[in-house]
Amino acid sequence: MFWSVVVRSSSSRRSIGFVNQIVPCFFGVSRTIYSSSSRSCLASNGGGGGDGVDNGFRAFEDYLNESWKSCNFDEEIELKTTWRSQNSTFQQKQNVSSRSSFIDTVRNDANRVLEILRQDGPGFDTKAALDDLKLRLSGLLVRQVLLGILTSISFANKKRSAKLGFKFFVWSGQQENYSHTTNSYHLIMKIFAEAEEFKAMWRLLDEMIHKGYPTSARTFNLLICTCGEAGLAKKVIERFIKSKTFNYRPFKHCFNAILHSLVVLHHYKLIEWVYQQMLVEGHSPDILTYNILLCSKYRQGKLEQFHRLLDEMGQNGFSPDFHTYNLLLHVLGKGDKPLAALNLLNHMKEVSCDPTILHFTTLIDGLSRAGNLDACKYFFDEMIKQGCMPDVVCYTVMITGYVEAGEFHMAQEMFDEMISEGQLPNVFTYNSMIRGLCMAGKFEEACLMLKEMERRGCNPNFLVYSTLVSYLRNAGKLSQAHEIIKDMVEKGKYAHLVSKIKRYRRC
DNA sequence: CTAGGGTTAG
Repeated sequence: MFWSVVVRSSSSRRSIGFVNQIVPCFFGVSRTIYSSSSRSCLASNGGGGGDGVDNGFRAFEDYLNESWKSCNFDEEIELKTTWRSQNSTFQQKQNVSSRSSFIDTVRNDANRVLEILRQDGPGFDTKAALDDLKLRLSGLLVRQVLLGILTSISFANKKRSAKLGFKFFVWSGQQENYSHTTNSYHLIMKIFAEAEEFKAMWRLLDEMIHKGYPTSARTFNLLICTCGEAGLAKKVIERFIKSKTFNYRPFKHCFNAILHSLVVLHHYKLIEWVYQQMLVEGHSPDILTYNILLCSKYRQGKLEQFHRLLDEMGQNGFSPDFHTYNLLLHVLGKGDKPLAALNLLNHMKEVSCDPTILHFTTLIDGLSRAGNLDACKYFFDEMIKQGCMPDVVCYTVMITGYVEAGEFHMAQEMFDEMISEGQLPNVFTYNSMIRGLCMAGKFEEACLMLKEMERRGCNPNFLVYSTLVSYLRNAGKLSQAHEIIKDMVEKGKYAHLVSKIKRYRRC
């Protein structure tokens, strides 16, 4: 048994008991464990890491706001491939500049379409106007238009946005030389989701299935997010389980795909139900199923069940893998069990599953949440000794840990070190540093850091502004807070969210 | 390449 080594015990029974000791400490952590159930499901579709995007693409996407990017990774990938295939036909003789000219054309066309859609209303023939544009429709153009609508959607204009989006969707679908892709459907469904036009989404799903479009995990996510009540969610799930066109790659079967989506969306209740359905239909769990279930138990803080499941997994002949170890490190980190973690890391090496930067980051993050900064520093150094070089995420985790612990000078040291090591700070890093500066009462420097990040091409997101403004307000620096808001709104960003900036209350 | 590491939300 793998954990017997972990805890230096000869019997797996006893060692599980040992691991179970984690439970009482686990709840004593200083930061909230997980309170994600209330998070807007529309804004949390996994995805997130948008750093690996090439420059041409990034330039094209610059104006998209952060929140959209973070919920839409598969469409980004789609865009890149679309772009490549469209470019490849004339790529041979043209250099990089053709890239930007193609992108410029699409962007320009999209703006013309949006301009026409804006004029939609009585006495204006939108369809005729669109026809008059004589556009060369492409998947990219359709995407660009729908994205344009999606990013400008607000509470006040959502119904109209949905109407216009759908008008364009129908119109473009009728044009020759172009047909919709699964992703165009996803975009219009996303617009309907934002507009809370859930019935329309269901009709689109019917249409997709009717026309034989493959549905994917993204389709599933879009729909499951619209289900307020569990009953409706179960219907969606049943529908996807039965569907013949459900493309559940890269998973081996649809149950794993669904379970994975649910864990990403924090629908934990349904996870149990789907797992039962899966067993009823005669599928046995594989290592992925177990890892998803473990993740769900861990995120719900159900450590008792977590360990039972781990035990069952072992009994069914599954050895923990890369992901399982990562989950165990989550548990050990947050439970402030550095010694057990050290044993686990050694065990991983013994079974030639060498810990990676991911594992160390997980552990360090957990330990920092438990307030054990010494252990964080220990594993950070240990990691480097083992030849794992810290990256942005890892540095950011360390910085955040020090900031939360009120040791700003240590955070600053880490920040300087990461820059000298050539690691580029990102929004997460700057947000932590700005929070740290505010906590240390260095408001001038905090405001300077906002300017600094912009200068270095790192776009502040709403949370960065929110952090800074809240601290300034709380410190009674109202005029400076107002300056930041003005700055934010002048850049045309997040104006509709101004009222959402949190007011920090002392307690 | 992976399913896999990081912001505050009440």
